[in-house]
Order: sequence, then structure tokens, then C-alpha cells
Amino acid sequence: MRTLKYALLGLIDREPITGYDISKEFEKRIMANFWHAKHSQVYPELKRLLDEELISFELIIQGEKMEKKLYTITPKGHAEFVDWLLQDEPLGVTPKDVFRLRTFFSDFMSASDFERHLHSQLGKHNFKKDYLETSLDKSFKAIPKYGTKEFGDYAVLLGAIMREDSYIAWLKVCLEAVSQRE
Amino acid sequence: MRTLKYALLGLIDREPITGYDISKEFEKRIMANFWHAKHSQVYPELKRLLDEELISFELIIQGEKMEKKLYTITPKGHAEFVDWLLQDEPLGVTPKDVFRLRTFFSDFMSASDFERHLHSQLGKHNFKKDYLETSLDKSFKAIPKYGTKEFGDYAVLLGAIMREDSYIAWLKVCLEAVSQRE
DNA sequence: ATATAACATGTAACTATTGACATGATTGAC
DNA sequence: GTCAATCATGTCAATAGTTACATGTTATAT
Repeated sequence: MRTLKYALLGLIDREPITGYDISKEFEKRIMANFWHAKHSQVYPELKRLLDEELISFELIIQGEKMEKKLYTITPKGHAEFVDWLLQDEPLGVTPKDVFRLRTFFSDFMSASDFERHLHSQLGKHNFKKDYLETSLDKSFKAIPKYGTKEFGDYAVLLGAIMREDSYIAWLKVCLEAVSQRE
Repeated sequence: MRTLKYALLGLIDREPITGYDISKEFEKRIMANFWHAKHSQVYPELKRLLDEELISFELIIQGEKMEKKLYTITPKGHAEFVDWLLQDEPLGVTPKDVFRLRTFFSDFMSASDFERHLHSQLGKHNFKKDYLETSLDKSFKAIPKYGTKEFGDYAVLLGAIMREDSYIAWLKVCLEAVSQRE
């Protein structure tokens, strides 16, 4: 499937970038809302893409002697990326969710333990949602035009907020249902 | 982390079950809404749990000679499971989503290609949502009481429907935004 | 009767991902 | 000046997960 390959190709196609910045993108920046990979997976994959001649790099010297590699996509890499991008894939597997797993087994805990779990989750998802909303408000005064990088950023950020909203709504319904017990 | 371990322990704790039925649960039954594992992962993990004395099995003969193993949890297994269940874990990593990845890179495709992608996704998620709603209506006339297996089934099924609703809403917002281009 | 789908259990090779180890440079604060 | 945080790049061992291989049984429909 090699999805990481295409995630890297796409990022590099957006603009030349270092392995370090790619890792940051997965860790805390906008891509973290739908993909992730540790640097220990990113660096070997970059090496592989280099072998396949889908990317190339330029050595940059930062300060006195610190080296960094600025990766750029090759025409071959761009072609493969766009080819992948246009493919229509079947619905992927439903994402794994440990909290839903615990909820499924909630009959093995007391109602008050489950309520504690629900409140804890609610706090975490509310925090995340607030963070995402702040990011959106800070970055976008209006809906960006289709065809720009900003449109992609906006669309996935909005999607992440809606996902949090939905999760929060579900947690509240669960709390309501637990409190309604006889 | 060994989450599969606890997913198996919980299922077996609900009621004695075979490896085959566990796999079905992950493939198409209610657990498929928040966890999955192929049978090639389930059987070795069952063997491991057996080694750890967290589960035991009884050989059942089906028909003439077909053998199946009905797994039961041990007191040690139950204790470990409940211990895990009560733990409060930090928010897990954001789930990976290939379609959001494509959306992030939508500036590399024409508006009509992206619209085609959106309509395709919309169809798939609508289909899944309808299937889930039918399951919910068929299985539950009222909200099950907290403390029953049925409550767990109901809660995660409802969560899956809300997740689809939210995804569908996001896709529609994206379609709207693309159509608003100058 | 017989074909097909579903039942039932496993292993092996490979790919994906994580966590720990490993090293060194640069920037900014005090 | 020196400490801490961050920049920057890698490897290695272990775990998690997928795909393909492998085998045999039983129920159901025609």
C-alpha cells in the first residue's frame, strides 16, 4: 500500500522540505490530523524514495557546520504521486479506538467508574477541539480558494474539528444514557 | 501496549468463544466498529494468552470430527482485564485517514477530479451509515440499561453512526466549498 | 450426489510501526 | 559562559499487522 511513500511525496511536492520538518509535520503540525510517522520511519523511507529516484536533495549548511538535506521531488516522483492521488480506493478499515473498546466492555465496570472515564475523555477532546478551533481562527479569515495549499489545510482542519465535535457529542450521549439507569 | 490482548480477554470474558468467532467479530460484527485483527493475528495471540494462563479452552467436536476450541477466561485473566479496563490512558494518536490525506493534497488535482472523489466517498459513507442504522433499529427497541452487554453494543453502534454522520457532513462542506470557487 | 459457501485452525514471509539507542550543532535565556 | 531546548540525522531491535500458504470439515442448496 505504501501510503507513507505518497504522504512524503506529496509534502515534498508542496515545497522542498527536510526530513526533520516532515517529522514535525506528522508530530504536531497540520498533517498530524490525519497521518503520523516517527522520524525513525521517515528517514529510512526518504532514503528509499531517493533510491527509487522519486526525490533528490540538496545539502544545506546551517550556521558553521550543521548539515541538513533539503528534499525536492523529481519529475518521476511527481508523476507517481499524481497517479496515486487520482485513484479511487475502497473505504479503508474503520479506525481503531481504545476508548470505544473500553466502552464496549463497560458492563465490567461500575457506572461511576465509567462516568469517570467519560468525563476524562470529554476533558481531553474538549481541549483538543479548542486548540484546533484556535488554529483555524488564527490561520483563516475566510475560506481559502480551491486549488491553493491553504484550501487543503483548511479542509482537513475543519474536518478534524468536526470529528472532535462528533466525538464529544457521542460522549455526552453516553453520559446521559448512564445517568438514566434505574 | 498489547491492546489486542485486552480485546481478546474482554470478548472471552463476555462469554466463552472460539477463535473463529472472535475473528468474525473483528471482521463484520459489532467490534469491527472500533477494532480489527485478521485470523492470522488472532490465533497466535490466543496461544500466547494460553501460555500466560489468562485463558483456557475446552475441545468441542462439531458433527463427526471437526474440532473447535472454546476459550474461557481464567480468574487471573479476568483480574488482568479489569485492571486494564479501569486505567485512564492519554488521548491516543489521531487515526490515519487516506481520504483526508488526498484532500490535503487536493491542490494537485482539478476541481472536477476532487468533486468526483468527494461524491465517491459520500456514497460509501452513506451506504455504511444506512447499514449501521438498520442494525441499530433491528437490534434495539429501547436504550439498553447500563451494566448489560447490550448497553456496550448500543453505545459503540451509536458512536459509529455519529462518526459516519460527521464524516458525511464534512464531505458535504467540502463539496460546498469547492463549488464556491470563482 | 455434488458443488458451494461457510466453518475451523493454523503457519510463514513480509511490511509497517514503535521505542530505544546514538550523536552532534545551534539558538536563546540567564 | 553555560544550560536547556530545539534542530538535525540516523540505526537497531522488537512488536504489530498483512498477505499468502496450507489443510480439512460441515451445512445447504440444487
